[in-house]
Amino acid sequence: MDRLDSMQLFVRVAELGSFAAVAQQMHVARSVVTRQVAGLEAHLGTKLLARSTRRLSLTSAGATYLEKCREILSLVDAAEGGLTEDSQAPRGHLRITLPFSFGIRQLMPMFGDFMKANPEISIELEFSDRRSNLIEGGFDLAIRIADRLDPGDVARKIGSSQSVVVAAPAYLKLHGRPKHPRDLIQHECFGYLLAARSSWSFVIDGETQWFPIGGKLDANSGDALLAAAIQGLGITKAPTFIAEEAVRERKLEILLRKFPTPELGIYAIFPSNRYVPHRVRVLVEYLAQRIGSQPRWDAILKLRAE
Amino acid sequence: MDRLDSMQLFVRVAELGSFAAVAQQMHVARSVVTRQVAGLEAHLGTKLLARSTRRLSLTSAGATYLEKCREILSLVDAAEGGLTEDSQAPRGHLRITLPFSFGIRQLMPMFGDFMKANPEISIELEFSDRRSNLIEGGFDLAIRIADRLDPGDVARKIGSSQSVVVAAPAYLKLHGRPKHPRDLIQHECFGYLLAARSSWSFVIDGETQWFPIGGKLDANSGDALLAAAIQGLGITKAPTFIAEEAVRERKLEILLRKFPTPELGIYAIFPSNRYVPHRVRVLVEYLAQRIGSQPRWDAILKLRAE
DNA sequence: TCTATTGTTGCATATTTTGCAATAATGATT
DNA sequence: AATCATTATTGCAAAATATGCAACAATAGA
Repeated sequence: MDRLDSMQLFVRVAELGSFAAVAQQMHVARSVVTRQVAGLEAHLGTKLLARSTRRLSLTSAGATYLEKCREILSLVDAAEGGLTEDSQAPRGHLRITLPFSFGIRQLMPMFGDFMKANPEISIELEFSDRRSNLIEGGFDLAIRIADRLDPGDVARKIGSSQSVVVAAPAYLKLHGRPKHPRDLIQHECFGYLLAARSSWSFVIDGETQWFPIGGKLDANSGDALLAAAIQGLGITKAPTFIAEEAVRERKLEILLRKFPTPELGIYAIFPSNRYVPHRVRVLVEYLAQRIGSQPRWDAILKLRAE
Repeated sequence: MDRLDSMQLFVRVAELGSFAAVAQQMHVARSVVTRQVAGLEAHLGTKLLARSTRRLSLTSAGATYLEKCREILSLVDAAEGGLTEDSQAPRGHLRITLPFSFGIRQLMPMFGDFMKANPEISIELEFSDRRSNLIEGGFDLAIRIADRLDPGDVARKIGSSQSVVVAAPAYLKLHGRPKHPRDLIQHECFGYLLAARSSWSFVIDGETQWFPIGGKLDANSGDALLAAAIQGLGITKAPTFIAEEAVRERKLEILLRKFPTPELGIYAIFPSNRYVPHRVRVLVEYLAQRIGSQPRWDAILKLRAE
């Protein structure tokens, strides 16, 4: 029994409060978790977890030990990372959570190139537009798009994106073209479920102002809304990294060009409770450099309307 | 591969500068040490030890890692000990170095009883009258007899012993009985090789004074000298725990009763570089209690000469 | 040059670990 | 109250891993 692995499992079990969840997260059989923890307990001669089939709770010994384990594991992480610090080729496994649209459209090619350049790296991607808890989820890294950071997050900004209000030419021909954000209430606008969905924000005179919108379609996928807009169903406000392709292909037109929207930040977020391994930092630096300070997707703002 | 075990082996290899020595000390095959360290190196992606078949030296990464390993291992020790701290039955392995005479005559029965009372304890004894380095030797504990502590030793006094000057009645009949330490120069006295061997110390008026001795037999075993004294070959100065039995059986007589000798301390010495496990502390307390403040062996000082 | 010892490797054998399936226990739901 | 779904645990066979031994190559000392 590898005591360090056992400790790792024990810590996760304590954090998630479930053997099964840990087993799933770590890609091992439930029995492994059971036996690893049992092995630890046998080794220590103490019960660590009081388990009733449905709920777990820490023994007092378990609570003490949990803290020590955390300390030890982070020390081990630091020790192992500290060596290969620079110059060494990054290696190991990366478990990343990231948003669907940005992840699939923009990040995937970067991951592909990164993996080609670093054959000793393996990557596990969990796409999700929810802000999953990094620690509970056992992730090494999260990529998030947001207009501001959650307080307490340990993050590195790796890029940004503007947003654009877009609609298909067919829609515009039928319903006219809004000239000012306050016109949006008269239009068929799509709300993004994970944000405020009944109004859109614009920056006017340096201040963020919210304007109510009209519309009957909400969804929790920017891609879906974009598809609807392309079909001519209405207007959507999308980050440039989503709208980019459709705008270039003239399937969508950018509206309200004179009213910029708040910039979205693209962040790499680290779990706050442990040492950031070398491989994580290397990947994040790579992404930041690939995205650059003037992201490709924002270039569509400069396209001349025909 | 258990990383903690590997780290332990690596640390020992670095300390002893030899794979073979570690293998012997830890009771495993040389190949195990090789592969464990190699495994660590593979895991880290760095060479830790530069090995030329005859001499080892740490890589710079190795040196860094060594320190971290020490820290981690002592933390693990502390974590594992800290739980079962009190009330729990001690368990695990004890590697002890101890002197021949005292160890065999006095300590063995105590160890026996201790093991009977603590069936989860296993003990490995390395008898030696040399002051072996606790850390290099990989011992959990050393028992030492000395009139004073080496500076820097982390020790607990677990008892004491007086010394007595003794000779067989046959010898005394032949050569007479010394009345004062200064008479010893005229007698056949045995020198203990591991101490100052040409003079003996006595406490007179509260001060330690040294008196030269005559004699032609030196040895590095108090038992051997005692045997020689019993044969009537001469006079020896022995700790009471060695002379006890022979004196009780009237095979030897105590001389110079009015001239006490410096008290010998019996010490338990701990390796200074790591946490003292529970089992070690329990054993030491047990020994201290068994020996007591008025050790049995010193009782022979009160026997009336016939 | 020879020798003794060291660290490494191939190989057959033990040992351990793993996942799957079955079991028993328990909280939630109907 | 009874059923249900899910949980942690265990038996078992297969897979993976570690072990010791012996042979080997390298090296410092005689």
